[in-house]
Amino acid sequence: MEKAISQKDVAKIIGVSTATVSNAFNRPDQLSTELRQRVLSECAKLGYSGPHFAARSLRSGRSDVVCVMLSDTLSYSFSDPMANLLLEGISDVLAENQKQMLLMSSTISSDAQIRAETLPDGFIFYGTPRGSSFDRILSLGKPCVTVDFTYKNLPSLNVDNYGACCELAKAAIRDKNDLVAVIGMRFLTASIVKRLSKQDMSLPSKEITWSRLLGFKAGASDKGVDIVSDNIIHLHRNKPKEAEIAARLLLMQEQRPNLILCMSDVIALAVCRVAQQLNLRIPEDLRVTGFDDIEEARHAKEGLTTVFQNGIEKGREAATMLLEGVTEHRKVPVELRLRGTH
Amino acid sequence: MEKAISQKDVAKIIGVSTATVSNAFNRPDQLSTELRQRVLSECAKLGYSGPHFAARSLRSGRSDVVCVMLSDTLSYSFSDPMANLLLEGISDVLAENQKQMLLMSSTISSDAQIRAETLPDGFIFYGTPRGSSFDRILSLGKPCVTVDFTYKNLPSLNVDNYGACCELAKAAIRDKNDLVAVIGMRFLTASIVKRLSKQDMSLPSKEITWSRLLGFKAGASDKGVDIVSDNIIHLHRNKPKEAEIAARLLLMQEQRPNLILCMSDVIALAVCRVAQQLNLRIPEDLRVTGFDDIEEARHAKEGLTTVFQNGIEKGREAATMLLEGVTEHRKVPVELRLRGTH
DNA sequence: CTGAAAGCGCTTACAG
DNA sequence: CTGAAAGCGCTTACAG
Repeated sequence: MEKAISQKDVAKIIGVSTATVSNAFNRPDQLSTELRQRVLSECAKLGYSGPHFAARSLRSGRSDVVCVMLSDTLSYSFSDPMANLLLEGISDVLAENQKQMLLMSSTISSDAQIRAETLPDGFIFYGTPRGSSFDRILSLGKPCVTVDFTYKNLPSLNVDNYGACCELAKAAIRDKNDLVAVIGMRFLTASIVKRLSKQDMSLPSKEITWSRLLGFKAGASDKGVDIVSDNIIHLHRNKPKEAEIAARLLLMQEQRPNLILCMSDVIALAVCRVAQQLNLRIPEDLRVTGFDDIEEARHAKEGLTTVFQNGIEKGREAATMLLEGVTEHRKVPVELRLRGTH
Repeated sequence: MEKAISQKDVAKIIGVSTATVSNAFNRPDQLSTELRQRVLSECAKLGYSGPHFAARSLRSGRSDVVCVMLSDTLSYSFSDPMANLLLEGISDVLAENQKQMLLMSSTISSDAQIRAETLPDGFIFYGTPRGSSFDRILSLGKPCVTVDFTYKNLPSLNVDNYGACCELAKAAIRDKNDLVAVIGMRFLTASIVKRLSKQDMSLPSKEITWSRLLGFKAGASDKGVDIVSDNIIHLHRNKPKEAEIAARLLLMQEQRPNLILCMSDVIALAVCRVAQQLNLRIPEDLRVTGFDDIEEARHAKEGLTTVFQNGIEKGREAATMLLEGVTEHRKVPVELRLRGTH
């Protein structure tokens, strides 16, 4: 395959300057419609499909590429229902605005990725970033929007995790005799399933799961119930397999909880499956709540009690904020969905 | 925010040539370890995080970006379980090989996307492409791999859809008195749910669902059963909502089928839900089979009878083929999973 | 092992 | 409305 034809080549063949070819593609107002049409159709004939991406980007300083920086590996994110909904919303708005989507993970800082960080015109950070990319990208001074976390006065999009979880706990807890447990992810950086220690409780991170936990505790406290650290299970990731392990841990212990507040529907549904295997009836023997209200939660026979957040709308909003240059902190509404499992 | 520091700037400050700075980042063998370390640490101090992406790409002719060209919108693809698994596998291998992932949809041909098509070093096409991007990209002469379709001698990765479906039909059909229906997507280009006409049957496209249908018909024929076009429902997309409409269509007709062969687990699970709403017992009143063996299929109480394909492995294989420059046609193994719904 | 210099393909002010 | 020319930031053969 020989080298592709360039703007200079087609300009010479058509008999105009390169500026005219460039303008035909980029600035229609700079030349007559007739000339523009002629140039464009000649280009098509010659197999020139428009300015070379890297050259244009170098010269103009723009790429029309938006980076979505995920706080976990891409691979994991594709398996997470809420991440998929968010990406759905983002990709819609980007497509509507002729932007390309580059997916990166802040868990990676290879040379190649560091280099690629200079490509996008803007960034959407989804979830608290892990590695060094966040600082590097901030120093680039390009537009950024943060989702599910806040950083100084960067525009951000969040959910009222604390409030929603407080309300949910109040709705799900009957009286002070309830034994309440919690399963959530990312309380710690540990990559194993484990109970929290008393000490862990004094070191909350910026992860949203801590806001949720504090919400649960506040709601529980309102009902006269204390959620002890021993009954709070940390998962590395929002994965069914991990959640099943956590559920077994809780449901086979001497003092079996009769209510498990889960930080996601994925976890809650896994708990329901384990309960079924152990012949525990829901909600008679065990009550379970989720978070997110993913589609599968609505398919469950009992109907999962959970908190709805609109992932697609959240993605759309985040992308819109970036493209419109919004500079404020915004909230996405959430809604309690009280169904059969509590 | 002032302009970012360039290679030229740091070279002057450190007191070496730009070539040395470039080599420190790109070709470690071209200078002594000591000098390289000094250059790198000075760069870090100065806030120079490496060569500018577009400039490097323009000069070197490489971008280290791989494009995954989806046959549907990004938005839809993020909602499809198999697409997500494929992306999971691809993203793993790309990360391992320091490649960035750019997601595009062949349904789009905006100027911005056409321009961006010149950026990647290689392409993975997932599913039969829709618009004009395929031809344009082929003319670029860059490495391509096709997944779930074949084009001339481009390297491809496929599944034996025909064989698997033939076997599945043989396993699921009991005798020639069975009334068999099929629900699948993309038989036609119509964006509505509809029964196929006799005429439609004579115009198979290159979509994999046609191979599957022909496999079903062959297996059925082996059992003395004919699947009539009226009992074959076309869905626009592999979506639960559409599948539920199709299921209602079939289950409420006068001659109710007692076996529905579905082209995906998403469809099959939707059929099971509708059957339950209609108080039909599975498998006594209705048998159902799927395709893919997604995680949810294993969660279903009855255990869905389906065909397993390893989406993550498929993605890994496709990415590996692209990066290693494989030029052959390859197959991913599939496996019948006979469980409770047939 | 290091440096001076050409040029990748384009966009954009500027002169006409 | 059009064209000549500078230069975006880098990589790479080449000379030393």
